[in-house]
Amino acid sequence: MATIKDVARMAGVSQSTVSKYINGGQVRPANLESIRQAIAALDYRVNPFARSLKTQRSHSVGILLPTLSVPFYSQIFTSLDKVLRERGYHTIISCYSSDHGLERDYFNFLVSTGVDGLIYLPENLTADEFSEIIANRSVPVIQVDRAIPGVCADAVLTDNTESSCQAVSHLIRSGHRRIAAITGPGSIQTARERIAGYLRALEENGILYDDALVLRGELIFATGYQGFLHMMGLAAPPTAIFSTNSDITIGVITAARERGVNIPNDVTVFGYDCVDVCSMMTPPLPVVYQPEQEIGRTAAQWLIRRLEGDGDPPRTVRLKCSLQF
Amino acid sequence: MATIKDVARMAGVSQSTVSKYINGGQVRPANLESIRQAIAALDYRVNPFARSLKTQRSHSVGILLPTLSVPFYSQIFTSLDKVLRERGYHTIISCYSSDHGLERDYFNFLVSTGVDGLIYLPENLTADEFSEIIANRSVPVIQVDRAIPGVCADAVLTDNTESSCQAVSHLIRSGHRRIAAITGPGSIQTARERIAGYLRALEENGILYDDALVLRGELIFATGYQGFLHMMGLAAPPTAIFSTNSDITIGVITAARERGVNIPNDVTVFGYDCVDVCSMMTPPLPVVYQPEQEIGRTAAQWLIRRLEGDGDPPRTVRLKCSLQF
DNA sequence: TTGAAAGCGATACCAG
DNA sequence: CTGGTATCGCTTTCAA
Repeated sequence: MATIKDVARMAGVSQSTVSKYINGGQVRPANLESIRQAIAALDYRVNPFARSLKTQRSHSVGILLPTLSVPFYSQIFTSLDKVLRERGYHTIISCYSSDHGLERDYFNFLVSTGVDGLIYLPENLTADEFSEIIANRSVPVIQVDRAIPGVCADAVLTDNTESSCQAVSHLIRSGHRRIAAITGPGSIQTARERIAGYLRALEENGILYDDALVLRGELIFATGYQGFLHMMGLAAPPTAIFSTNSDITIGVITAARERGVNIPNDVTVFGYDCVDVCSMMTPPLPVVYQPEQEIGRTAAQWLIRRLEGDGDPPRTVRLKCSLQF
Repeated sequence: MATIKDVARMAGVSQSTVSKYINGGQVRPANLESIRQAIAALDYRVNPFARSLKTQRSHSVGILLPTLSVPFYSQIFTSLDKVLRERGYHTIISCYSSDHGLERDYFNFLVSTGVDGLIYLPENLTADEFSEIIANRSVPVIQVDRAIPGVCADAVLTDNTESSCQAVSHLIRSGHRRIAAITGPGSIQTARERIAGYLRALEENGILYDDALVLRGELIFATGYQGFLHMMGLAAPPTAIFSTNSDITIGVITAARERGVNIPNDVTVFGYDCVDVCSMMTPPLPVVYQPEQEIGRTAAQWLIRRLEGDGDPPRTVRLKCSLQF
């Protein structure tokens, strides 16, 4: 592999001049031409490690998220990546599989891998763990979808409470009074907020809260599957289910199909996120749609601003979701 | 940020000793302890750029694929990533959005980013472009799902022809004689092979090939959607459709639903890949299932072997798909 | 504009 | 087992 030194020698100029050429500085036309030729002849390419060692920038950003197998996340990634790439950054992904240990390790890992910044979809990390890893390092972090309480960093979130309230209100307007909710653990912010929206809708409509109708499990298929069976086995089963996550929703649908329970005739389901699957059903399942494109784009833009030196205090935005029928 | 020099000074040993400690060499217990303390006290972390500059290894591998929004790809990625990570590699993803220009650029980019190796799901790159980018560089590449004709590199593929033949044969055994196929462009290897399988099934069963029943479009929703409408508008419409890609299949299903055409009563559809969506339908849509886990795992293992210096001639494997009902 | 030279922070050789 | 030192390839003063 040719180095800048080889190019300089062949072009008959100094390394400095070649470097300036590469980085878009002013170079005398004659030199410019000979350097260009030398680079072509030697098939020279900048050594990224040497450059980063010197500049302390890698032009890479880390993306830390639970998984890419969930369309909601992969859509966010896709949109993130597009914006970042256009600005000359490439992305290093880590998926922590909803494992607290991995989440911490990969966070640590990404930071020590030399990324310039981080886009982070948190789940179980604590503020203390966060600070310890970030300590002393000037790595801007944008939190996405969820924010760790007590952490001082930008956050791009959605209006979970509001849109959940709307979804449940919609069910109520359709005549439902016994509405179940299947959601994730209370440790997850989005799960808490969505349940808060559910509760608010009940309250605003004068419906008494029934503890038996709220199930907190994990954000996975099995929770939806078993949750559905559980709910339908109740003495007084719900007539509608608010399913607050795509995997849960798929679990619910699957259980219903296996038991011969017709959606929406026998029980109505209102889902979250899984637009592709849900819109494919007959009739389409109503869902809360989160604007993945906008989430990704916003997060990327915010990070870029930080990387360009913006030192303003951390901000949080709540992007609006919409109901899709 | 503390450097190895700071650690050495504080621990009262030389840089070399610290380096050896970091990299798991033999160090006298007393030194070992003082180095450990110094590292902790200074919150020292290896500078990855300096290390890579010296060692010429980044412990990163590039993943180049069309998109992560298609579950088939994101599943492969997930499984790849798991294996690579366990072996100490992290992954740098690039999605080229099925754009030939981007495909070349990102390939180039990934190589010049200093990855140790590459896992590549090719689409339109030519063997010449491939060689030019790889020229002189010793970056092992594992091709996945498709292989560029004339390129000398490992390839982890699936048995497209065989499984397509099985799928179509299944339709024939179910009594269908007019079976349409909607597929991708002839420039894409998997599309060619799947059509080859389709043709073989017809031939083996003595069914005359009807040119009007094969549609070559792009591997996208619109092709399936319009393809379906086109097929059903024929004077003699097919009674079954072999849809050779997940996005196409979703397009087909959507079009059918909008037109009130019942699947499978009015027309039978045999899909490819989109197991999650298809198994959610009532009744589940039969599909050819490609073993994403195995594909990803195999590719990762092959790459690791290359990175460890295996210099055997390139190999190709065809993993078996299965029919899912 | 150009070039000489000083690092950036690690690794690895080789002598002790 | 330890330490001095050259080196990886590039960027960046600072003079000229």
